[in-house]
Amino acid sequence: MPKILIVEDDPQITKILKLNLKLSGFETDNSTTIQDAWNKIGQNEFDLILMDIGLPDGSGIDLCKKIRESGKDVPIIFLSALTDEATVVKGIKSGADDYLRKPFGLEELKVRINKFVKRISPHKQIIKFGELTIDPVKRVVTIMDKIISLGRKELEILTLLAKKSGDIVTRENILNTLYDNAELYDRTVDSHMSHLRKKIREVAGQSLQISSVYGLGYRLEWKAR
Amino acid sequence: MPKILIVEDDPQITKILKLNLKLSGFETDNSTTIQDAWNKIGQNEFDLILMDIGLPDGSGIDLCKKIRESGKDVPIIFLSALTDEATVVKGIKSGADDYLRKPFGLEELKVRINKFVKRISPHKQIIKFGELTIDPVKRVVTIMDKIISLGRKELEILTLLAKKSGDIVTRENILNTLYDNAELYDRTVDSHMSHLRKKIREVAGQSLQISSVYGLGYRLEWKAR
DNA sequence: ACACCATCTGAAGAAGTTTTGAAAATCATT
DNA sequence: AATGATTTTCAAAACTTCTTCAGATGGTGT
Repeated sequence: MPKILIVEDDPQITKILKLNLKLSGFETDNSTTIQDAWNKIGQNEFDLILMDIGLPDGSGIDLCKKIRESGKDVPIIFLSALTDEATVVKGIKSGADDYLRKPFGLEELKVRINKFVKRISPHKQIIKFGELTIDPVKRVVTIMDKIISLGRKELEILTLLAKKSGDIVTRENILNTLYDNAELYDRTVDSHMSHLRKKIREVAGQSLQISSVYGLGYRLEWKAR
Repeated sequence: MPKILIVEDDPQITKILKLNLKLSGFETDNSTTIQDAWNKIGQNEFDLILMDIGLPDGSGIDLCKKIRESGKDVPIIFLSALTDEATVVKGIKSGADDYLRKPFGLEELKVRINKFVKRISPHKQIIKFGELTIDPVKRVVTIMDKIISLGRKELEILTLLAKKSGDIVTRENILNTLYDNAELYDRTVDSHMSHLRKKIREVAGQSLQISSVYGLGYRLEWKAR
């Protein structure tokens, strides 16, 4: 979960930001002073910093410069009531990645944040199940560090099984995942399953198995050896 | 000198932009329509695109999407009189890097442009993928410190594959990169691929491979040996 | 143990995709 | 204009995937 630091002295704004970012799946922390923010940045790894400019103990622009001088390249977005061009230019020149004028819309803020925070969408994330990994983007599957090559349907089945991390997957479940209009011979899945098992067996022996649960479906599991 | 494309139908604005960007050391080109812009993007390597949304033959947002779908990651900044949050959000979600509401200050525009434009143009930078290096300016390719000589198309294909660093590149992607008006026999790419593979094999054996991903495209990868 | 159903497996074929080499066309350079 | 390099076309062969099917195997309840 990406972590965002909010540097802002208005508790009202901080509250709204925290609430909204939390709902969007971010973890948040906040500081009301430059001093405190600097300490927190030293102690934590943030994925992004939202920063006001007018702070009780100095200017956010100076803090931004200090952060860049220290060599950190964490994305920084200014949120400021100072809307004049000169300040915006100074802000960005100080090393910030973006500058939003107050008042700003929360949707706009979120979409701008997302540009900087790499949140790999769930269906692009590498799936792991013990020593099995599936990279859905590269379409690479490894078992115990060995690559196996799978057909599209086989990959989809294995992905489904791995996602359920050992829970039972029904045949119907598989059918729905593989086909939109399920009008086909219902032993086809068995066939894929057989091919898939064979390929797994060839690299993993009996360590990784697709066990069938009679009358219910399938389950992926690692066996101790 | 970094090249900027201005997509804008108001000649007044275009004129001011061109003048100012020129003074800041940019080369500029401009289009007044989506159609023309799309052609120019296909024929040139721009370092950044400034784009209006309301254009005579369509929406800049659609053009932006089209550019991203074609696989190009050139920075895009929207400049639009549409100032409502919903449009801004749509614009950025369509793949743009920034969005400035009209009227905007020229200093602010320039400082925002500078965030995205590296003074060394990205398409002139040396590309590395493991022990493969491509110098797009000198047109020199080395694999494991050995130079190989490639035809123009072969070079372009390898460059595309290397830039994607192991991710899948579709045949369509390759076609878009190689040709402006893709009206040619669609097995041509395969032919180039075959030649390219042969040349790579001669110096790298099986270490560096272009694997094909059935039904999807190609992927460049290093094999441990 | 038996009948009954569920599941496994490998063979075969259909449909589609990719590879390859040869030949023709084009391009670049002398 | 001649030469060699590069690009494109083409068609046959090779390959990978998906599906169907039939016979074998396995699990469950009586």
